[in-house]
Amino acid sequence: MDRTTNLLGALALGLTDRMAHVMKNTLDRSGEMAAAVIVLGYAPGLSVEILRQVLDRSHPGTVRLIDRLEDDGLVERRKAKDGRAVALHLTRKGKRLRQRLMDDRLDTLEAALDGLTGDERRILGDLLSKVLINLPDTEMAKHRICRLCSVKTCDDCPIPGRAI
Amino acid sequence: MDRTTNLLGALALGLTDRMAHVMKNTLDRSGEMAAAVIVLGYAPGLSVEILRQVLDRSHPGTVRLIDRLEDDGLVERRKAKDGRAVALHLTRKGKRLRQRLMDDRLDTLEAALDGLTGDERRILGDLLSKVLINLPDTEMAKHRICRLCSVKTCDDCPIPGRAI
DNA sequence: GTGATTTTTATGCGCTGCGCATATTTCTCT
DNA sequence: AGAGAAATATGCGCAGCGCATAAAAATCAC
Repeated sequence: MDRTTNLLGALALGLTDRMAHVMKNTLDRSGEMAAAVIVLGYAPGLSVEILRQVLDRSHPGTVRLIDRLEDDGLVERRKAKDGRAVALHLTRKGKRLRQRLMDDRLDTLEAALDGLTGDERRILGDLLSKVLINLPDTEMAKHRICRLCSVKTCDDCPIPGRAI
Repeated sequence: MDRTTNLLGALALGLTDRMAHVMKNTLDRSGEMAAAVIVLGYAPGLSVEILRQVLDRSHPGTVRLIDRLEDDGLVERRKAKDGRAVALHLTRKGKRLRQRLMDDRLDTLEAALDGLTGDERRILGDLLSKVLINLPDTEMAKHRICRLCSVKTCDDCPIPGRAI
C-alpha cells in the first residue's frame, strides 16, 4: 500500500476524465455512445445482447442507446442470420465519427505522455502491460476494458482472446 | 504514438470502471457523490461554489447533489463567515462513509498492482508521478484529479499546491 | 413434428439527475 | 446609501436509465 497505489488511481481518473471530455466534444452525446461506436467498428454485425454485455448496461438501456445512434445516422439495424437478433452496423458517417473518436482519444493520451523519454515510455508500457493482464476477471471484461481501444496500436495487446 | 499510449488509456478506463463500481456499491448513489464526500473531508467548510468547480458541474446540479447528501445524512449545511455562502461539513456518518470509500478504492487499486514486485512498483510510481505532474492545466484541475485521493498515501503528491 | 421453454428484441412507465433561466439574499465598491 | 457583483436556491423541461412486460423466433423434449 505505497504511494504508487494512489498515484495510479489519480492518473486513471484524470485521464478518463480527459478522454471522456474530448470524446463528448466530438459526439456531444452521452458517454457510452462512443464506446458503442468503437466496439461496433471492430465487431460489425454484433447483436444487441452482446453489445449490452460489453457496455454493461440493461437491455432497455442498450436498445435506447442504439435508437439514438440510429437517429443520429451512425448505426443501422440489419437482419441477422438468427431471425430474433439484429445485426448492428456502422454507417459511413458512423465510421468517420469512430475514427475521429479514436484519434481524439489517442491525441489526449499522447499529450499526457509528452514528458517521457522513449526509454521511459517503453518501461511504462511493459509495466502497464503487466498490470493489464491481470485486470479482467471475466471474458466479457476484456472487451469492456478494450471498448475504446484503437485497434491499430493494440496489435500486441496484452489482453488475449478478444474475438467477440 | 506507440503501444504505451493505448495501453495507458485501456488501463485508465478499466481502473476507473472498477473504482466507480466498488464505490457505487458502498454509496449506491450517483458517481460524483463519492467525490463530493471525499473532497469535503479534506476541505471542511467548503462553499457550494468551490465544490462546484472541483466537481465541474453546474450550480444547480451541485446544489441538488448537496441536497441528496443532506437527505442521506452525510453532509450538513452550516453558516459561513460570508453570509451568502454555506459551509459544508461532513456528519459523523459522512466521515465514516468517506473512510470506507477511500478504503474500497485503495483496495481495488492495490489488487490491480498485485502482480508487480516492489521494484516494479517503485519504478511505476516514479513514471506515473512524472506523467501526473503535467496533467492538470489549471489550478482547479489539480483538485479535480485528486478528488478521490487518500490523503494519507498522497503525502508526497506530485501535484503541488493543493490547498483549496 | 408439435408444444413448451428459452432467447432476443422492443416498449410502457416512472425515477434520477442534469442544465438553463431566474429569483433571492448578502457582500463589495463607490 | 445605492449599484453592481457574488453565492445560493428553485421552477422547469429533458436525457437517460432500469424494472416489468410483451412479442417474435429459435431450440429443446419427446
